[in-house]
Amino acid sequence: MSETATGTRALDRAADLVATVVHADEPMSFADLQDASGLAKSTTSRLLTALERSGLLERDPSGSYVAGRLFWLYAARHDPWEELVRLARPVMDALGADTGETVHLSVARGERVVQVAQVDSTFLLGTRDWTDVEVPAHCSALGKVLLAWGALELPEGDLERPTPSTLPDADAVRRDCEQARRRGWALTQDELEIGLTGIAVPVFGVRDDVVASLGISGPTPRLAQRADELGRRLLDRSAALSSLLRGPARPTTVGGTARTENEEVVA
Amino acid sequence: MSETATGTRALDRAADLVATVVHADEPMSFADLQDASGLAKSTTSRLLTALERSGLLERDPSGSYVAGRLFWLYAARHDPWEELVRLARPVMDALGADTGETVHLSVARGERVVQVAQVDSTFLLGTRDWTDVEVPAHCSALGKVLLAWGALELPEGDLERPTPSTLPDADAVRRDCEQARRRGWALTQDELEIGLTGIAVPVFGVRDDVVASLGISGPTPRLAQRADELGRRLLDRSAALSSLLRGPARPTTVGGTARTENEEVVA
DNA sequence: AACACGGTTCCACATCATGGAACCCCTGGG
DNA sequence: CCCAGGGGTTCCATGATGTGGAACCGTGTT
Repeated sequence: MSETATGTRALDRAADLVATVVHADEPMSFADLQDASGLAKSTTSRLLTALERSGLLERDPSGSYVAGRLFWLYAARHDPWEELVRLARPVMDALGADTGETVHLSVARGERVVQVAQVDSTFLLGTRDWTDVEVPAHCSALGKVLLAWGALELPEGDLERPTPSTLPDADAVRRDCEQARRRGWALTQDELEIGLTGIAVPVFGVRDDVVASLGISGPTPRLAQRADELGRRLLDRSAALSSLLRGPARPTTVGGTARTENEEVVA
Repeated sequence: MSETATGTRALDRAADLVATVVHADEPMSFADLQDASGLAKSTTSRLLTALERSGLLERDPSGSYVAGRLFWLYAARHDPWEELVRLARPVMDALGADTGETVHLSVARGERVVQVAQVDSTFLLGTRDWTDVEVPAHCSALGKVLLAWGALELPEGDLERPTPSTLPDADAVRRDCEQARRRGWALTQDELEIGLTGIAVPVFGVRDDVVASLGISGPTPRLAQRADELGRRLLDRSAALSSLLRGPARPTTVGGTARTENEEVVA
């Protein structure tokens, strides 16, 4: 915290208050803010009133502080997916650096799974840009995650089978999803394209719903052996993003180490 | 601007900078901000650096300032429609006060038109709460606006006809929409329910697309006579909301008085 | 009535923000 | 190559401005 900052104490403190409120994403009382920031009562009061005046904060009917008009305005003008991508960028970059493989982020838009961001492989042989390429959900790890966590429904009728390894029918897909849920990550090996392996994990939103899936893909020889390690690494990274999106520490419902931290993702 | 504010000059100025950037919704250069705010170069620099550090602002690759992490985070967590409602509230309240009639705001969600906010009539006889009531688009003024401005497609097949006054077929609806576009507002008289009249206008978003329709409804005897006056009043109010959403003054493409103002809607 | 709670106002003090000028870095032009 | 200029940061003396303790206010509680 003791950065070499000078000549901006009031502003820094005020910005801290705003950040606290926005991160929490739930009404914060005067007292909450006061001791979250450790400021004197009078100072807190002065700053908060100024922030309210300027539209950065706002008081709800009960008198607690929430994000103000400026935030509404910004949010009303911008697609949440677009913003998700911006937030995910650091995480994806980190994964790219970690693994060297191509990193994907996709969401369910209606019935379809669409890629919304990608970080390219550093290897010569790697998955090429497939943003906006339509791929059946049950053939890609990204899609399986969305299926497994209920962000997407399996379509009626027969499933497309791009390769012999593609899961043959709805039941097989359901079992595979089952396993993915237990394990925390989904896998596709040669199921979309021979030699292509993908691993993906869910990204959770505000109400513990799955808003996106985050994954990597590359040549089977490079990924298949260490699928387990890569899966765990993805889980770690996506947890950071999820907890950022979810806001104030909520106990994780999944049976496991209930995490409580809520650190800033960006370095 | 000369409110009785004390002990918060730095903060006020900084908040002004943020507000400028957010309102503009396009990258603002240092120089832009400097003379938009009339601050000394050094002061501007200090404030901007502090704002950047705190995540309220951010520099794009070209060095211009845009809304920062905190805004992304907020936007990623919140539905733009929810925020639209918050922004529209003052406008709707004003319309309620103006006319005394029930005021509606609706958007196209997929194929359907859904009410997202309502201000109730002050009269005893008025439209009741119909938030979440499904109504065919071609029977309500709100729906017609969405059809007319292309936010919604007419469904295939025969149209429902709740009353004898309901427009009989797709062609009639198209002609009616045509007229609505010319006039700027849409009208339904007894077409959804005998004795019920509605008037609605479009709300434009960032890229001149229609994001919602804003309208009023009430008993035909009270509204039918002064439809024209009410239509114009709606247009006025919705223009304020649209220009807020659209951001920096864009010349209106519609042949008419090109408006340039971009005032705050809220009183 | 007394008290605790949540918040605002007051005020003397000195810390912190201020803005002019100097400075730095890059780019383009002569 | 050097100079001019735009864009931005750093320095620093100055005093305006933000600070926090204490007093105050309003409201609900015992």
